[in-house]
Amino acid sequence: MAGTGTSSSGPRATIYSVAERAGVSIATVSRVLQGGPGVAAATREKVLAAADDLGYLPLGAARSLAVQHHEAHGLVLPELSGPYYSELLMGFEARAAELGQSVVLVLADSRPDLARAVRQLATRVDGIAALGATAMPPDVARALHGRKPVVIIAGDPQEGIESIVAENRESAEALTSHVLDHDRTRLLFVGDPDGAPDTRDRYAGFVAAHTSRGLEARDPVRIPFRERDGERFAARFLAGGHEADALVCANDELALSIMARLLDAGVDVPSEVVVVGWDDVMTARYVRPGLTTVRQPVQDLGALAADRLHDLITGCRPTGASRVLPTELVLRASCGCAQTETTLVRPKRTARGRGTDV
Amino acid sequence: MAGTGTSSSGPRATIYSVAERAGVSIATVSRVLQGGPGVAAATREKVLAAADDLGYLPLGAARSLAVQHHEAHGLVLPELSGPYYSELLMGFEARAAELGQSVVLVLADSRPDLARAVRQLATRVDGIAALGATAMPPDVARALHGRKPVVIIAGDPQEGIESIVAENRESAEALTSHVLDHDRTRLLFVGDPDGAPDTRDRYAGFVAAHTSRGLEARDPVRIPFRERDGERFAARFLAGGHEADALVCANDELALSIMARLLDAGVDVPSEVVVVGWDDVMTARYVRPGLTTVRQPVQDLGALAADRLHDLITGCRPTGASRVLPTELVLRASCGCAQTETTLVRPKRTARGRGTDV
DNA sequence: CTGTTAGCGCATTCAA
DNA sequence: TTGAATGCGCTAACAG
Repeated sequence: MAGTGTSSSGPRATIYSVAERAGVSIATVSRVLQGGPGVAAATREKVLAAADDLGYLPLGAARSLAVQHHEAHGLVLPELSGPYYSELLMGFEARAAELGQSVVLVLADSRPDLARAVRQLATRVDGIAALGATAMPPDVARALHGRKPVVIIAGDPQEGIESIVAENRESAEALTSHVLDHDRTRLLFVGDPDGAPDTRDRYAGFVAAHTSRGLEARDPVRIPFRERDGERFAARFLAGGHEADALVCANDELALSIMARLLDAGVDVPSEVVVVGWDDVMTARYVRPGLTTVRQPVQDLGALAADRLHDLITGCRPTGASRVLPTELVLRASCGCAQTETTLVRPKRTARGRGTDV
Repeated sequence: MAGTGTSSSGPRATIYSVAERAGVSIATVSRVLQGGPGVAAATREKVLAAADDLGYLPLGAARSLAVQHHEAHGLVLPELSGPYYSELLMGFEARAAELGQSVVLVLADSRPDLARAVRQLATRVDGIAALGATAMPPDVARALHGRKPVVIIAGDPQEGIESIVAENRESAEALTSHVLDHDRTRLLFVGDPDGAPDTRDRYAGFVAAHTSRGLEARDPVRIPFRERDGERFAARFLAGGHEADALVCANDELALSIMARLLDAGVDVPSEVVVVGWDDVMTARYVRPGLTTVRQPVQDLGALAADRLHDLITGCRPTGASRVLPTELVLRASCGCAQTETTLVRPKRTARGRGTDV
């Protein structure tokens, strides 16, 4: 029954060789292989046997050319260290698979010429999802505009290009409020609001929490958000470079590296300094004190991106708006809450399911 | 100079429309766009202007059909949680990019029918790299055999299919020896040797370390290596289900979750129980005590896979052997070494660069 | 139920 | 230096 895969080499089997071997026409082979109706059972068997026998592997490119679409989604991510992008990718791939689409991945950091890479990508996919402006330069987006669907993830919508984001501002306000409730008075926001829309919105929430209490928020400490950046900041902080009793960090990597340095230096967290982050990475729940942070529905973000891309590809008109996904506060000990205790609080959600405009 | 991208919609620009607009033949357009020689500068400019003007985006499928290859590598991974697969993917993507190849990603866990997914993948790439037997079922591999290059990562070579692995056995022996040097006598290997070749080899090293001292290694505790599995094991361990003064875990996720549970229960690590892992994930250096583990050159593994795949695609004959990449011991405090101290020890390497046969 | 046929858009060979 | 013509392998009418 099963193919013994006779021909290990020889000339590649094509639809013609299969047809010939089965004694039918290529149209019939095509019908059988596409699961088309209206084929006699006996004929079907013959074709299947011939194909299996020849080890026939259809040429995707030929099919794509004929049907006029690639059945593939492109995804452009900055890189893959840390769990954020990986989870996004998982969500994207899973949904794309459900939709019958392949996913072609491009990592911006490994491309000296991103614009070229994205153009090249556009050549072999039906649509592209990209993470923020980092992964999709505005000029490239403009060039693609109108001829290839594009979805921006965690970034601002550009000229009618849709975007999908997690709620940031309200949860940042809730988180900041929570820290203020722990009787902290000198909060410092660590991260660059100009670096990414996410960070910008988080800082906005940070400011809003202060304002609503008649307090004035301090300027942010503008640093990138990798581990080493946190370490450098911690060094300055320990040297007295900044005065603060609470550090609201733009992400967990930053928060964790800073917290580790402080603890190593004998500064207690949270009693002396509160440290909170963003993303709820695995490490956040393993360190002591546990890191208070905000959890985003990252996989959903990816899945939704694949979904919207598919919608656009299959003809839906772009809305030019943003979908906003709700986030959750994750309270652990680093903010001053009871040790070990983990509480989840879901902030009032801005939008659900259908999302809202910007 | 730059294209104003006039046509936002209209019929897609093809090589024909570009040719027409530039007043040349499609052959000339093709030459210009492929950077071919023998084109007058003036002509080149005309073509470029026309293409840019029309917002011309070549159809990859048509090119692939004409040149008879996809210029894409397929990669099949189980999933992407944890840093291992992500790093592998980064290494793979980066090298593939250097080689001018796109990468099409398939995550096995999101595919109800893996065999189908892989066959489908084979349809649109020039070769496939897959992580172990998990991601490449032997029967599918067999079906592909001879008609599409395949490279197995971190798995056993199958019937002449090449594989690329990290050194496991010797470092496992070194690690186990190190634990024994800390005067431990009741070591337990936690992980299923039958689950993956990596784990099998690590257990083999575990056994070897015992044997060489005239000791007898105990049977492994056969459990999967996710966090929850570690937690379940820890519960059993705390209930007295296993007697041991050292736990050699198949990976860091397992080790970390177990260590956390033990510490929470008041069991001291390392004085009462030593815990060591594998992979050197980020968390390993943040927890206290720091986790002693083994670091693999995961990105290199991915890059090498892309390399070999490219070699095979461009005509090199498969060797049917394994490349073995060296690993490093990372000594921290969980094994009983001085707190905070981090030492790197590189075991005698089995192979380097060229790799060795199996 | 099955076969014939005409493209799909590009690269490339052969002439000019 | 350029153009005309051919074919890559497959799908999808349209006939029969």
